[in-house]
Amino acid sequence: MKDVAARAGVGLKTVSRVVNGEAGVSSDTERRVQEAITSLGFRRNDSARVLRKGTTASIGLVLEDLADPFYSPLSRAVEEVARAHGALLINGSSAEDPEREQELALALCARRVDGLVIVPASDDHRYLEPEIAAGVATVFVDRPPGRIAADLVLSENFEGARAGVAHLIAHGHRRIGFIGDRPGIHTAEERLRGYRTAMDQAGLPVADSWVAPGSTDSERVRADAARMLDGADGTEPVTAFFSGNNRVTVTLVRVLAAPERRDRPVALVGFDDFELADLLSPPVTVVAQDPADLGRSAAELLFRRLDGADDEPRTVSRPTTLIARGSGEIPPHER
Amino acid sequence: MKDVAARAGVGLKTVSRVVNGEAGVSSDTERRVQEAITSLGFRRNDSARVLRKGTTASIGLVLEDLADPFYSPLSRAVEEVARAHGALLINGSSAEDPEREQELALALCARRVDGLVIVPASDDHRYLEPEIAAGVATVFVDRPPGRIAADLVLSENFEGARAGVAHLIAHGHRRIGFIGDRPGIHTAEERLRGYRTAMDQAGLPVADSWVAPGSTDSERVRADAARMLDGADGTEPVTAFFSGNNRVTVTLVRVLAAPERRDRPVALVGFDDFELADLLSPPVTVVAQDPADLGRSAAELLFRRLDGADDEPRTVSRPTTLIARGSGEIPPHER
DNA sequence: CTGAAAGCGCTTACAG
DNA sequence: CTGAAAGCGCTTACAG
Repeated sequence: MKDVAARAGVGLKTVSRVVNGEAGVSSDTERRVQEAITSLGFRRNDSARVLRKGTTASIGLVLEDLADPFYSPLSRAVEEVARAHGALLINGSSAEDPEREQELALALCARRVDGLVIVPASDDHRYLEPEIAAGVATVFVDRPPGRIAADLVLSENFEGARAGVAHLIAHGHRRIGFIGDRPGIHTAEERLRGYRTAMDQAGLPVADSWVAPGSTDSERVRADAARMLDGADGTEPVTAFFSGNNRVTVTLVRVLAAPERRDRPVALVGFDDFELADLLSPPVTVVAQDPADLGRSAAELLFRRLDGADDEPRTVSRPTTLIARGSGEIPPHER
Repeated sequence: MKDVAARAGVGLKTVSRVVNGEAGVSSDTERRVQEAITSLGFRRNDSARVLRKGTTASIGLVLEDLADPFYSPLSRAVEEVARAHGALLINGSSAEDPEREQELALALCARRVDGLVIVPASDDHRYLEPEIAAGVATVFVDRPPGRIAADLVLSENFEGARAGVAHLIAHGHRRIGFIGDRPGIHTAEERLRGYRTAMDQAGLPVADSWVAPGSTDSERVRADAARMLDGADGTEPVTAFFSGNNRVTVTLVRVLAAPERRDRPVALVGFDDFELADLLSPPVTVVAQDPADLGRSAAELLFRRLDGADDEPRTVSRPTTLIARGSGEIPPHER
């Protein structure tokens, strides 16, 4: 900038005015400065600008996995809102590891992002208290924060799961297996609670062996599914599954499509919609969330804070939709 | 930092040493500084650090769409390599718009990212010349840069497409439709060239109406597919499709699965693998690329430059794999 | 082992 | 319409 000023024969401030499109520069001076800028290949250094202004026009997003088909539209939606507000998006994957979440979130704060959207992997976010006090706007999405209060966008996990399981019950199922995500993950617990409530409201008992929370690793899911289908532990085999998420559903579809399982069709309702679900045979009935909508809502809450809103933290709840396609309407087949 | 120094009764430089874990601080002093840091809730301001050091430990990634299932694993792979090198990832979607690509890339340069990975939407990257001259390492992936030389990672688009079409020919097809991405996109052109070469090598003529490059919009693809299937323009209907990418393949699967099309099965080979392709009926034969591998390779080339390599720009070529699953092995059905 | 001074490249507040 | 000085929060180069 100094070089530009020297070359154009003007002061630093005048260059700054031209670069930022401020008023109060004669058109002649402006032309000289522009010329100097292009011939020197000058580009404003935003780091210096940030240091002086205190605002970075960038926001951070921490989620589980950028490549997960549930999270990637969420991320894209956050990006679009950020773009509309002139901000860039820095994002990172926590890989469901609380330490990595913290490391990422704090690294983003050290870069002085204006705000943070977090899909938490951790259940204790007190580490963010100094950052929030220092003015970093923070919004949680998909799962609530732990031990701090903050804006939050959530799907109706409990109600969605309850409705999905009630749908299976309405189609005659009495022995329904639940394969979900790890306990400790809020969505997993809410969906499990929805399952138990639906069973309870229908007066159906739940055998311990029908409930299998755990990792979404396909080997784990296959093992638990096989156990429930073959009626281990002396209980009767399940005639239907309710799947706690996207990743689990895909594995269950594979399990149920295996040739040796085809003679006894098993019903399936999955939480989360996914591409091509309608083209599988049978097409998969799901409780759909709208990940882009979750991302958009969270980003809008964030920019509301950045625009100065300082009322109490609010929680936004987004409904789910049961989409009946076939797999959830299969009647119970006994062996 | 000044406050911390005052509180601990030490100089600024000593605080800097503690914050950066440099040697040469007595353990007693270090403890006092650490205490001051935690009680003040101090966190180093990386913007200031960047300004002084000239390096940001962040890299930028510009691609078409963060939510596209082809690009999201690529993005995640870049993130992992960046993380291994202690860098954060800032990314943005160009939405296949050259202006938006330029705007994003230059915004990232203004933030002084150390390097840039770009999936180009534009065919002229001379706008990056001043940035590259100023030291921003730049690597292109999936498509080559326009009018500048730079490191590049590419799939074997031509050879993959040629092999995919040859596979259909080997299964008896003589009238094969090609539905691809827009002309001007390098991958689209290479794959079309592969199609033409395979047809040519087999001595098969190509009717104009069998070649339909264009947007991946599903309405466009449906219309072109219907035209080829119904044999408009006085030509015979095609008995097989070669699809130029992921998005097109998914639409074609839907077209071919329609009840009114089922009596005359049409073969399909798609470029790009996708989740659940093996569970569709028929399972979809694809020419698979490895997007995570592309991302990883590009990021590794980038960090190689950042570590000081200044040899000639290099091009890395990654092979594709033909995965025969069923849809590509359907024999020709005449009406 | 420790610290004072200068400077990274901008913007702010002010004066002319 | 224009510019000189101070300062944002760090690190570098140097001295003790």
